[in-house]
Amino acid sequence: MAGITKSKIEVKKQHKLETLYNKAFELFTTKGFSKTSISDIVSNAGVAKGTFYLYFKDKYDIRNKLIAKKGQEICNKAYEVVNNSENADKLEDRVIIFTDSVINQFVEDTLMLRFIAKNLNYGVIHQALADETVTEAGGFNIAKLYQHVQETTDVRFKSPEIAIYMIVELVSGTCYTSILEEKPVPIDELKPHLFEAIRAIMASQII
Amino acid sequence: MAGITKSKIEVKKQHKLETLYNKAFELFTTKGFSKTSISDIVSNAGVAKGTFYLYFKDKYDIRNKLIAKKGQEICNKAYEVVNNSENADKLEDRVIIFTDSVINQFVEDTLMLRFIAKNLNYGVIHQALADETVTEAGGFNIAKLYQHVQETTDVRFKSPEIAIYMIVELVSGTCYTSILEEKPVPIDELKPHLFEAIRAIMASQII
Amino acid sequence: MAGITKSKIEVKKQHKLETLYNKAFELFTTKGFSKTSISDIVSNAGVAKGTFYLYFKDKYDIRNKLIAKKGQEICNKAYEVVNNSENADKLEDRVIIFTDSVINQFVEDTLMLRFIAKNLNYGVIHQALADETVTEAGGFNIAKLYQHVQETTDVRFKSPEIAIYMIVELVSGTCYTSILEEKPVPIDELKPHLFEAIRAIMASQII
Amino acid sequence: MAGITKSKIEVKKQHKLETLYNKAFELFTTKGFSKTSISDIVSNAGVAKGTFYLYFKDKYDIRNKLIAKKGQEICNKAYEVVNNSENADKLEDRVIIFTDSVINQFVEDTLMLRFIAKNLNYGVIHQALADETVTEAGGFNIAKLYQHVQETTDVRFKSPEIAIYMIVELVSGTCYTSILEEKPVPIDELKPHLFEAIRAIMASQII
DNA sequence: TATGAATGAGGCTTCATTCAT
DNA sequence: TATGAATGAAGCCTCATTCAT
Repeated sequence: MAGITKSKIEVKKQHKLETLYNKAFELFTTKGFSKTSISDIVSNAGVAKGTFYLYFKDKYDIRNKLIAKKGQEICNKAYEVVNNSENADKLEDRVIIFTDSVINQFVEDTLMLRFIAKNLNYGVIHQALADETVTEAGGFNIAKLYQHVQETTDVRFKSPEIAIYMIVELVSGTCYTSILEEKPVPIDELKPHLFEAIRAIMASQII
Repeated sequence: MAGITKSKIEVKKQHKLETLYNKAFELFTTKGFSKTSISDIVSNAGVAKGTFYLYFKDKYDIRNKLIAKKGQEICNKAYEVVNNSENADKLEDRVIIFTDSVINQFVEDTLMLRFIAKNLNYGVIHQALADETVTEAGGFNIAKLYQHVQETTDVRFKSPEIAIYMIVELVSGTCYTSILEEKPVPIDELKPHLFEAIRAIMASQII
Repeated sequence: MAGITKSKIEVKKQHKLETLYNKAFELFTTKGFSKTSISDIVSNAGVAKGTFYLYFKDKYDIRNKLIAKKGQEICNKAYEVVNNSENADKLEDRVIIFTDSVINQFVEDTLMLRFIAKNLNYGVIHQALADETVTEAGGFNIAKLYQHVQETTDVRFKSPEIAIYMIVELVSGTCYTSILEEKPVPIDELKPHLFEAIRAIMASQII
Repeated sequence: MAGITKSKIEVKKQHKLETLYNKAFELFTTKGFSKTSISDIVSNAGVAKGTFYLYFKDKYDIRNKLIAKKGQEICNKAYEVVNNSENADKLEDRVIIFTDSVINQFVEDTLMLRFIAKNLNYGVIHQALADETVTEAGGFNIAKLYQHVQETTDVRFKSPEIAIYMIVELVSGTCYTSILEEKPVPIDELKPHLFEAIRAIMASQII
């Protein structure tokens, strides 16, 4: 029982940590990473400067952990949408639905898009989605994705990892400017082209 | 004749400017942008601090102008390669050859890749390729590209701008990690998949 | 008892603050405000640069607080002199005695005069004498002065505030050059004329 | 004849000088003295940096000369007003009229007031009104004033210089805040008190 | 654990002044 | 005379990090 009940101190610690995460995210997205100082974060979070260093190594540390957390949340939601979709039998459709959900989330929260995209690259994602201190048990992760792709379909890809990789980069690259600056076209106009391109890429990668 | 000969002072100015550009590029690519200070730049360039501010507004200014210059150089080279290719009649082939040349240049100069990619987005490119103070007359530019696409082929795209945009983002996004970290696969392994994907995207966008 | 004893750290802070005030005053009065840098102040005070910014917003901040502190000290002393005077029944006499004390203090400390006068104006005085972080409890302040004038005399002025204002400006304006440069006449020669003028002004303002 | 006709070059020089004066005054009054740089002045005046140093020793030099010029202009106007007044037989009346004119000019041009007052003191005035390079022949000057006071009136002052001095300081000190900040009262409300005070001072100084 | 005062290196920028042209 | 490119000292301020409490 003792193992389950959290001590008051433990709860307080958790709360401090959460507040630090939340305020840091708020500041990174509004002021930008390089213009946010640790002073800003702790004063907003209502803790002392030294306390920050009890939880994080430095500013880069909290940023990377935030990317992992937020990226995970987004993927979890998109994953759920896919699983709740009715007409999602074929793999292509599932990918499109997943992508669409991610895009929609970014459209709803452009600050998040700005934050994630500016700091995103394959390395960070992989590292993030593997970091067990920030990802939730049971949630989405890349290993599961690969496995799922293999299991749920008869189709065989030359290299599913490369296919996914190319799709991820295509989507993240094109959507950033389209959502934030409506260039070269607004996201709604881009979507059909993009989805067609995704289908084309997938088709080209089938054995 | 007098009109052609540059005054001694003009020559000196030009030389200072070039040195600043070169040293800044060197430092940005080796130390990274945010860790390079203006002090670093000027001490390397052998000029006084104040001199920097005669030529540039601040660090961001010289960075953006560098991106424009270097991006232009890369495109010019790739463009030349395309024009010198023999079996480059079809548009898809020309695009593939252009892309291949750009990738090869980045493979040769990963520092450049790191610098360009970290700072690249659609807005910066467009702005950069339009800035007449840094681009060379007669060189490659986006307007020419669109025109060329229209003129040299019977094929009609639904939206050539979107097609190009998607290809640029796909290529820049995937190649960055592939070249620098060989993930998810080394660039040579990625290339065939990538070129196939490009052909697929183009095909999907044909009317 | 515990409430009275200051913690070691609090004592240290107070000491640092005092040292900053003292050294800044020393430098402002000897080198002049605009020629005194924050570097000067902190190196004289023996603290780090950043420490200055823990206590003051900038150079103007410490100057204004110094004016308030020093002005307060001067007024407190003059006020005391008035209250200890025997033949000071009539308001005019009290004002003359007060003024005389202020002038004498400036004669004794011309650096102070130079500092105060250069930076003095009605707005700063009022603000300064209202700033509770620098004025001492129980000391002189303008509200008290007005009240005192009303209470202690049968004489009624058309507008006591304007009367006081005119006297303050007359005294501060004339004494500055007289004390520092003995122009148009030395202060001792000016005094009788000045006191007569003050009496005349007061008389002219009686209802 | 050659002595009278100004050469083209001479005219150009004069023009440059005037432009420098005008632009410096404009900047000093709008941006403030310490925030105006020589770069500002010359770029506004359309001359090269080096040219400034052909005419002035430094920023303080041009400031002092400007005070003299502008102060002179103000006094000349006020002097003219006095001489054109009909009911200005008595000395007190003449002084009041003169003062009133000066105040009115400042009310019309508060930038000028700010500039003059911030930089004014007895020393500067005397020096300025004595500097023949900036004051116009035939205009107002202090020597004339003293002489005038002696000649035009039967009244004898104990010390006319001290009387004038006190009046000048009283007026300049009180009007500054009154005009600019309407404190302690707006200038129109202050005026009657002030004029009464002036009359009182003058009366108190009569032998 | 938690605090927050203190540090001081280091960043950016301005500007009076000089001097070769 | 007139120019304006170049200088570099000097100013202000920020901030990650430490450590005594």
